[in-house]
Amino acid sequence: MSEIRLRFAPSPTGYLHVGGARTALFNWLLAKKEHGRFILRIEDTDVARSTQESVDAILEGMRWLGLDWDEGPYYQSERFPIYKESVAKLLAEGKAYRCYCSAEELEKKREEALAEGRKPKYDGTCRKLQGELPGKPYAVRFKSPQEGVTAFDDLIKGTITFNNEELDDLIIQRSDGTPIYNFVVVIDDATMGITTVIRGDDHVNNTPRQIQLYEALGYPVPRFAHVPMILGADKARLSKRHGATSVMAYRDMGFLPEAMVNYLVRLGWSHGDQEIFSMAELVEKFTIEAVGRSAGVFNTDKLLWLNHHYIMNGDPQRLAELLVPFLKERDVDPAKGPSLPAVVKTLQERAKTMLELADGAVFYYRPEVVYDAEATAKFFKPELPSLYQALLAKLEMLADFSHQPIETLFKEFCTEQGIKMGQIGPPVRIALCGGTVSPSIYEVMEVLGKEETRRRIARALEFVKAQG
RNA sequence: GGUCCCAUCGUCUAGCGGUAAGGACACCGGCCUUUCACGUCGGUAACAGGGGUUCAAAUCCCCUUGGGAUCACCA
Repeated sequence: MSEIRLRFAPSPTGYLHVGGARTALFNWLLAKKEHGRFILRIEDTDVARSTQESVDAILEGMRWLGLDWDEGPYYQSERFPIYKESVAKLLAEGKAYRCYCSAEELEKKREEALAEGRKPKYDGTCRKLQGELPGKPYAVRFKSPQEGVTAFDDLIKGTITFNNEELDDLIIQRSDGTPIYNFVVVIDDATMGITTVIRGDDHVNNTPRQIQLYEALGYPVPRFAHVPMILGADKARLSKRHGATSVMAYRDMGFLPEAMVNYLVRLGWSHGDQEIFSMAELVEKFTIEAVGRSAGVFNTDKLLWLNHHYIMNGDPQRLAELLVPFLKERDVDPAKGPSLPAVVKTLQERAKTMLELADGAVFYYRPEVVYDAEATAKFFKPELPSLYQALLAKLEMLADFSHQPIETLFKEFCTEQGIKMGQIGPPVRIALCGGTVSPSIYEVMEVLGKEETRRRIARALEFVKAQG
């Protein structure tokens, strides 16, 4: 068996959406697993709708997910001469013909057919035409075999059979001389040596026509694997109204690429009961046969859970780096204040997204803590100043200002004062963070350092006093 | 409408003739606990319906129903 060659072939008419990303991922994984090649091809034959911004957005999405390609990106718009040649060949061999029907009359016929409940199939007006009509614009149609069946063994869905009479003579070249998708995709996949085509199952109905083209052109037919669609919560095809569909939008919402990859791969593929997969594990365990046949609903809750998992178990140094842009958006300069990786460590297990991580980190870098009104109303009691004062004095004497010693100090403090942790913990938390929700105060104090910790408590002390 | 595809908890799924139908997310309780989380223990919850085949069917076949895709000089 020779080298397996796969490809991802998006059309640059928008960003990389989650469905496309999953298709790309499956291709990439199979290429890695089988030690084959993964090729990226930009399908921009529709020059009017294709944009460079879209190309850039798609490449950015691929890179973010870690899906690197071995060849390309190839651009179909740069391959027009190749397509022209194949059209000429088909024409010369009588496997295609010139069609002089105008788009308007075709449209009219289609509407009539639909109105009468018939299949809107090309009627073959120009199929029998002899010779050419000089000077008249024409499109080129493929002379589709009308007898027998066209079938293929889909790697995911099994054998799929079509009656050839269902397939009409499709246009392969527009009257302006540009080629049509179903034609170029065959030529490209064939000339690029693609052995396995993994794509969305919205292409199932295109496959028999493409197989006919492979055969007419004398190319070997590749294997096909059609992956099911991704649906929204209402089981309709995933769209913007269900929330974000752009992969990069998920990055901006604070998702990690490994969470996205893990989520996408498990949507429609499984390996026993396993939920968490590293890229390396996926490369080892992925098989196209284990991809499910039915469409799946995109579930943000599960993505969130995975993201939380990867944040919780992630390397603090790396997370700190990824966090910087999110902090900048909050006007926080992580260079001025405690070590960001240390801050991240205290927040990891309670942040589901990088956004939450950033929100949680802000108070470390804002010396002028803003006290939550509800919190102060509940915990800033008259006896608090003396407790704060005593604590300040005790903290002053602590030599090793780290988690364990601080915790021990608080236990002693409670005993000495004859109070419960609940009487001193919350007020200290408010003094340090401003509110009633934060990481463990011992950790916070360690990260803040003795000086800043005492400064914040002293500040809160003044606040309570002033409050009367 | 024609053609094609699909069908296990709310969701993602395991299952590939013999299971008390398993796991995960979400949800609901208990425990842990200075908060929020984490962790942990437990709970609710599914084979779309009907016919076959078989000693035996979630698993195989057929029909129905329900979803989806596609029928362009878009990709």
